[in-house]
Amino acid sequence: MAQLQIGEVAHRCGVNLQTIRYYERRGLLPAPPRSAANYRLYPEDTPARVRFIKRAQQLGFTLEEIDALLSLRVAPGDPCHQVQERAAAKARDIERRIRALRAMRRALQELIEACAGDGAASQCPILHALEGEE
Amino acid sequence: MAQLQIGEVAHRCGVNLQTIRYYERRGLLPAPPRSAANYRLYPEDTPARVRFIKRAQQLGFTLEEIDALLSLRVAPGDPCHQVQERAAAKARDIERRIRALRAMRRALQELIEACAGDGAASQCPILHALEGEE
DNA sequence: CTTCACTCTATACCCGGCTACAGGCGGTAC
DNA sequence: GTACCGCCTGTAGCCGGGTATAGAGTGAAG
Repeated sequence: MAQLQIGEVAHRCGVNLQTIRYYERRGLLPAPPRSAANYRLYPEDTPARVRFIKRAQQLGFTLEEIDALLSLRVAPGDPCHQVQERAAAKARDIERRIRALRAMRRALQELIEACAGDGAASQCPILHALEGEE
Repeated sequence: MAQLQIGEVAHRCGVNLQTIRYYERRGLLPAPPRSAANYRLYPEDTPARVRFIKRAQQLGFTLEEIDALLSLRVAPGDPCHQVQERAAAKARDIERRIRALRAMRRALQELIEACAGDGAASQCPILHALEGEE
Protein backbone atom coordinates (compact mmCIF):
# COMPACT_ATOMS: atom_id res chain seq x y z
CA MET A 1 0.00 0.00 0.00
CA ALA A 2 2.31 2.71 -1.21
CA GLN A 3 -0.63 4.99 -1.98
CA LEU A 4 -2.99 6.54 0.51
CA GLN A 5 -6.48 7.80 -0.10
CA ILE A 6 -7.43 11.09 1.45
CA GLY A 7 -9.50 9.49 4.19
CA GLU A 8 -6.57 7.36 5.27
CA VAL A 9 -4.29 10.37 5.45
CA ALA A 10 -6.86 12.32 7.45
CA HIS A 11 -7.37 9.40 9.79
CA ARG A 12 -3.66 8.88 10.39
CA CYS A 13 -3.20 12.55 11.19
CA GLY A 14 -6.35 12.95 13.22
CA VAL A 15 -7.61 15.77 11.07
CA ASN A 16 -10.70 16.39 9.03
CA LEU A 17 -10.71 15.27 5.44
CA GLN A 18 -11.66 18.76 4.35
CA THR A 19 -8.60 20.09 6.07
CA ILE A 20 -6.38 18.07 3.75
CA ARG A 21 -8.08 19.51 0.69
CA TYR A 22 -7.91 22.96 2.23
CA TYR A 23 -4.15 22.60 2.65
CA GLU A 24 -3.91 21.59 -0.96
CA ARG A 25 -5.76 24.73 -2.03
CA ARG A 26 -3.48 26.77 0.18
CA GLY A 27 -0.43 25.21 -1.41
CA LEU A 28 0.78 23.52 1.78
CA LEU A 29 0.32 20.11 0.24
CA PRO A 30 1.25 19.44 -3.36
CA ALA A 31 -1.64 18.26 -5.49
CA PRO A 32 -1.19 14.51 -5.56
CA PRO A 33 -1.66 12.28 -8.61
CA ARG A 34 -5.16 10.96 -9.17
CA SER A 35 -6.55 7.49 -9.76
CA ALA A 36 -8.64 6.62 -12.81
CA ALA A 37 -11.69 7.62 -10.80
CA ASN A 38 -10.09 10.96 -9.95
CA TYR A 39 -9.32 9.98 -6.37
CA ARG A 40 -6.29 11.66 -4.79
CA LEU A 41 -3.49 9.14 -4.20
CA TYR A 42 -1.00 10.38 -1.66
CA PRO A 43 2.57 9.25 -1.22
CA GLU A 44 3.34 7.72 2.14
CA ASP A 45 5.17 10.69 3.57
CA THR A 46 2.12 12.91 3.36
CA PRO A 47 0.91 12.20 6.90
CA ALA A 48 4.31 13.34 8.23
CA ARG A 49 3.90 16.58 6.36
CA VAL A 50 0.39 17.12 7.69
CA ARG A 51 1.46 16.37 11.23
CA PHE A 52 4.31 18.82 10.84
CA ILE A 53 1.82 21.47 9.82
CA LYS A 54 -0.40 20.82 12.81
CA ARG A 55 2.48 20.82 15.28
CA ALA A 56 3.96 23.98 13.83
CA GLN A 57 0.59 25.67 14.15
CA GLN A 58 0.46 24.84 17.82
CA LEU A 59 3.80 26.58 18.13
CA GLY A 60 2.25 29.76 16.81
CA PHE A 61 3.28 29.68 13.17
CA THR A 62 0.70 30.76 10.62
CA LEU A 63 0.00 28.61 7.59
CA GLU A 64 1.89 31.13 5.53
CA GLU A 65 4.98 30.79 7.71
CA ILE A 66 4.68 27.04 7.67
CA ASP A 67 4.52 27.14 3.91
CA ALA A 68 7.77 29.08 3.95
CA LEU A 69 9.34 26.53 6.29
CA LEU A 70 8.23 23.66 4.11
CA SER A 71 9.61 25.33 1.04
CA LEU A 72 13.05 25.35 2.61
CA ARG A 73 14.36 22.30 0.91
CA VAL A 74 17.71 21.45 -0.49
CA ALA A 75 17.44 20.95 -4.18
CA PRO A 76 20.91 19.84 -5.25
CA GLY A 77 22.80 22.68 -6.85
CA ASP A 78 20.27 25.46 -6.35
CA PRO A 79 20.08 29.01 -5.01
CA CYS A 80 21.71 27.79 -1.85
CA HIS A 81 22.55 31.13 -0.26
CA GLN A 82 18.90 32.05 -0.35
CA VAL A 83 17.82 28.88 1.34
CA GLN A 84 20.55 29.32 3.89
CA GLU A 85 19.59 32.87 4.60
CA ARG A 86 15.93 32.17 4.97
CA ALA A 87 16.68 29.22 7.19
CA ALA A 88 18.99 31.31 9.32
CA ALA A 89 16.37 34.03 9.65
CA LYS A 90 13.80 31.46 10.71
CA ALA A 91 16.26 30.02 13.19
CA ARG A 92 16.73 33.45 14.75
CA ASP A 93 12.99 33.89 14.96
CA ILE A 94 12.68 30.54 16.69
CA GLU A 95 15.48 31.50 19.05
CA ARG A 96 13.51 34.57 20.06
CA ARG A 97 10.42 32.50 20.70
CA ILE A 98 12.37 30.09 22.83
CA ARG A 99 13.75 32.93 24.91
CA ALA A 100 10.27 34.35 25.40
CA LEU A 101 8.93 30.97 26.44
CA ARG A 102 11.80 30.50 28.85
CA ALA A 103 10.99 33.87 30.41
CA MET A 104 7.39 32.79 30.78
CA ARG A 105 8.42 29.51 32.36
CA ARG A 106 10.73 31.31 34.75
CA ALA A 107 7.89 33.59 35.75
CA LEU A 108 5.66 30.62 36.38
CA GLN A 109 8.29 29.04 38.54
CA GLU A 110 8.71 32.20 40.55
CA LEU A 111 4.99 32.21 40.99
CA ILE A 112 5.05 28.64 42.23
CA GLU A 113 7.82 29.40 44.66
CA ALA A 114 6.20 32.57 45.89
CA CYS A 115 3.18 30.44 46.52
CA ALA A 116 5.12 27.77 48.38
CA GLY A 117 6.93 30.29 50.52
CA ASP A 118 3.56 32.00 50.91
CA GLY A 119 5.22 35.06 52.39
CA ALA A 120 3.55 38.35 51.64
CA ALA A 121 6.07 38.61 48.80
CA SER A 122 5.51 38.91 45.11
CA GLN A 123 3.04 40.82 43.14
CA CYS A 124 2.62 39.25 39.78
CA PRO A 125 5.81 37.97 38.18
CA ILE A 126 3.93 36.94 35.09
CA LEU A 127 3.31 40.42 33.80
CA HIS A 128 7.03 41.03 33.72
CA ALA A 129 7.80 37.77 31.99
CA LEU A 130 7.70 39.17 28.51
CA GLU A 131 8.94 42.66 29.19
CA GLY A 132 11.72 44.05 27.13
CA GLU A 133 11.43 41.59 24.28
CA GLU A 134 10.92 43.35 21.02
CA MET B 1 -0.25 61.49 34.85
CA ALA B 2 -1.18 58.42 36.80
CA GLN B 3 -4.20 57.80 34.62
CA LEU B 4 -4.22 56.88 30.97
CA GLN B 5 -6.97 57.36 28.46
CA ILE B 6 -7.71 54.52 26.12
CA GLY B 7 -6.04 56.19 23.16
CA GLU B 8 -2.83 56.63 25.11
CA VAL B 9 -2.80 52.98 26.12
CA ALA B 10 -3.45 51.88 22.56
CA HIS B 11 -0.73 54.14 21.28
CA ARG B 12 1.84 52.93 23.81
CA CYS B 13 1.13 49.33 22.92
CA GLY B 14 0.88 49.83 19.21
CA VAL B 15 -2.58 48.35 19.05
CA ASN B 16 -5.93 49.58 17.87
CA LEU B 17 -8.17 51.34 20.32
CA GLN B 18 -10.93 48.87 19.56
CA THR B 19 -8.65 46.06 20.56
CA ILE B 20 -8.42 47.43 24.08
CA ARG B 21 -12.18 47.54 24.39
CA TYR B 22 -12.40 44.08 22.88
CA TYR B 23 -10.04 42.74 25.55
CA GLU B 24 -12.20 44.32 28.20
CA ARG B 25 -15.29 42.58 26.81
CA ARG B 26 -13.34 39.32 26.76
CA GLY B 27 -12.33 39.77 30.36
CA LEU B 28 -8.61 40.05 29.61
CA LEU B 29 -8.53 43.58 30.91
CA PRO B 30 -10.48 44.59 34.00
CA ALA B 31 -13.03 47.32 33.38
CA PRO B 32 -11.26 50.47 34.54
CA PRO B 33 -12.85 53.28 36.52
CA ARG B 34 -14.46 56.06 34.49
CA SER B 35 -14.10 59.81 34.50
CA ALA B 36 -17.06 62.13 34.99
CA ALA B 37 -17.50 62.09 31.24
CA ASN B 38 -17.51 58.30 31.23
CA TYR B 39 -14.02 58.01 29.78
CA ARG B 40 -12.04 54.92 30.75
CA LEU B 41 -9.12 55.83 33.02
CA TYR B 42 -6.47 53.14 33.04
CA PRO B 43 -3.85 52.56 35.69
CA GLU B 44 -0.29 52.84 34.50
CA ASP B 45 0.44 49.14 34.39
CA THR B 46 -2.20 48.51 31.77
CA PRO B 47 0.14 48.85 28.79
CA ALA B 48 2.36 46.13 30.29
CA ARG B 49 -0.63 43.86 30.49
CA VAL B 50 -1.63 44.55 26.91
CA ARG B 51 1.89 43.97 25.65
CA PHE B 52 1.98 40.72 27.57
CA ILE B 53 -1.18 39.64 25.79
CA LYS B 54 0.23 40.47 22.37
CA ARG B 55 3.53 38.72 23.03
CA ALA B 56 1.84 35.63 24.41
CA GLN B 57 -0.34 35.50 21.32
CA GLN B 58 2.69 35.47 19.11
CA LEU B 59 3.86 32.48 21.09
CA GLY B 60 0.75 30.60 20.10
CA PHE B 61 -1.43 31.06 23.16
CA THR B 62 -5.11 31.77 22.58
CA LEU B 63 -6.81 34.62 24.37
CA GLU B 64 -8.49 32.06 26.58
CA GLU B 65 -5.15 30.58 27.62
CA ILE B 66 -3.74 34.03 28.18
CA ASP B 67 -6.68 34.83 30.38
CA ALA B 68 -5.83 31.75 32.42
CA LEU B 69 -2.19 32.83 32.66
CA LEU B 70 -3.16 36.30 33.77
CA SER B 71 -5.49 34.92 36.38
CA LEU B 72 -2.58 33.11 37.99
CA ARG B 73 -1.87 35.61 40.67
CA VAL B 74 -0.89 35.24 44.22
CA ALA B 75 -3.60 36.61 46.42
CA PRO B 76 -2.18 36.34 49.93
CA GLY B 77 -3.63 33.36 51.77
CA ASP B 78 -5.72 31.91 48.98
CA PRO B 79 -6.38 28.55 47.29
CA CYS B 80 -2.68 28.23 46.80
CA HIS B 81 -2.50 24.59 45.74
CA GLN B 82 -4.77 25.35 42.83
CA VAL B 83 -2.70 28.22 41.62
CA GLN B 84 0.42 26.14 42.04
CA GLU B 85 -1.04 23.25 40.12
CA ARG B 86 -2.29 25.34 37.27
CA ALA B 87 1.01 27.15 37.07
CA ALA B 88 2.89 23.86 37.07
CA ALA B 89 0.68 22.50 34.31
CA LYS B 90 1.29 25.62 32.24
CA ALA B 91 5.00 25.31 32.88
CA ARG B 92 4.97 21.75 31.56
CA ASP B 93 3.09 22.88 28.51
CA ILE B 94 5.64 25.59 27.90
CA GLU B 95 8.43 23.08 28.38
CA ARG B 96 6.93 20.97 25.60
CA ARG B 97 6.74 23.95 23.30
CA ILE B 98 10.33 24.82 23.99
CA ARG B 99 11.42 21.29 23.13
CA ALA B 100 9.46 21.39 19.91
CA LEU B 101 10.98 24.72 18.97
CA ARG B 102 14.45 23.41 19.74
CA ALA B 103 13.81 20.47 17.43
CA MET B 104 12.75 22.86 14.74
CA ARG B 105 15.82 24.99 15.22
CA ARG B 106 18.04 21.92 15.10
CA ALA B 107 16.41 20.91 11.83
CA LEU B 108 17.02 24.34 10.41
CA GLN B 109 20.65 24.15 11.40
CA GLU B 110 21.02 20.76 9.77
CA LEU B 111 19.50 22.26 6.71
CA ILE B 112 21.96 25.12 6.74
CA GLU B 113 24.87 22.75 7.17
CA ALA B 114 23.65 20.40 4.51
CA CYS B 115 23.52 23.40 2.27
CA ALA B 116 27.02 24.56 3.17
CA GLY B 117 28.48 21.11 2.61
CA ASP B 118 26.42 21.02 -0.57
CA GLY B 119 27.09 17.33 -0.98
CA ALA B 120 24.29 15.32 -2.48
CA ALA B 121 23.31 14.59 1.15
CA SER B 122 20.11 15.27 2.96
CA GLN B 123 16.58 15.13 1.92
CA CYS B 124 14.51 17.36 4.07
CA PRO B 125 15.41 17.45 7.73
CA ILE B 126 12.56 19.81 8.46
CA LEU B 127 9.84 17.27 8.04
CA HIS B 128 11.39 15.14 10.75
CA ALA B 129 11.81 18.05 13.12
CA LEU B 130 8.56 17.57 14.92
CA GLU B 131 8.28 13.80 14.68
CA GLY B 132 7.61 11.82 17.77
CA GLU B 133 6.27 14.68 19.83
CA GLU B 134 2.81 13.97 21.06
C1' DC C 1 -27.70 -5.05 -9.44
C1' DT C 2 -28.20 -2.90 -5.31
C1' DT C 3 -26.17 -1.13 -1.19
C1' DC C 4 -22.85 1.18 1.39
C1' DA C 5 -18.62 3.42 2.26
C1' DC C 6 -15.58 6.28 -0.03
C1' DT C 7 -14.46 9.98 -3.09
C1' DC C 8 -15.30 14.25 -6.02
C1' DT C 9 -16.52 19.60 -6.65
C1' DA C 10 -18.75 23.60 -5.14
C1' DT C 11 -20.75 26.52 -1.97
C1' DA C 12 -21.91 28.05 2.43
C1' DC C 13 -21.23 28.52 7.09
C1' DC C 14 -18.63 29.03 11.67
C1' DC C 15 -15.31 30.74 15.31
C1' DG C 16 -11.52 33.60 17.03
C1' DG C 17 -9.68 37.87 16.91
C1' DC C 18 -10.00 41.85 15.55
C1' DT C 19 -11.39 46.46 12.77
C1' DA C 20 -14.51 49.85 10.78
C1' DC C 21 -18.49 52.65 10.77
C1' DA C 22 -22.46 55.23 12.51
C1' DG C 23 -24.36 58.43 15.59
C1' DG C 24 -23.72 60.93 19.71
C1' DC C 25 -21.44 63.28 23.98
C1' DG C 26 -17.41 66.07 26.40
C1' DG C 27 -13.98 69.56 26.41
C1' DT C 28 -10.93 73.03 24.99
C1' DA C 29 -9.49 76.61 21.65
C1' DC C 30 -10.76 80.28 19.14
C1' DG D 1 -21.10 79.15 19.98
C1' DT D 2 -18.78 76.36 16.66
C1' DA D 3 -14.88 73.51 15.24
C1' DC D 4 -12.38 69.78 16.23
C1' DC D 5 -10.54 65.99 18.77
C1' DG D 6 -11.06 62.21 21.61
C1' DC D 7 -14.15 59.40 23.76
C1' DC D 8 -18.71 56.61 24.15
C1' DT D 9 -21.99 52.51 22.60
C1' DG D 10 -23.73 49.93 19.34
C1' DT D 11 -23.60 46.93 15.11
C1' DA D 12 -21.50 45.14 11.14
C1' DG D 13 -17.72 43.42 8.42
C1' DC D 14 -13.09 41.13 7.55
C1' DC D 15 -9.41 37.55 7.60
C1' DG D 16 -7.44 33.09 8.92
C1' DG D 17 -8.37 28.55 9.41
C1' DG D 18 -11.16 25.47 9.03
C1' DT D 19 -16.01 22.55 8.91
C1' DA D 20 -20.55 21.25 6.98
C1' DT D 21 -23.73 20.32 3.32
C1' DA D 22 -25.43 19.21 -1.23
C1' DG D 23 -25.39 16.55 -5.22
C1' DA D 24 -22.98 13.29 -7.95
C1' DG D 25 -19.56 9.49 -9.29
C1' DT D 26 -16.83 4.97 -7.76
C1' DG D 27 -16.14 0.40 -6.28
C1' DA D 28 -16.27 -3.89 -3.61
C1' DA D 29 -19.32 -7.09 -1.16
C1' DG D 30 -23.38 -9.77 -1.01
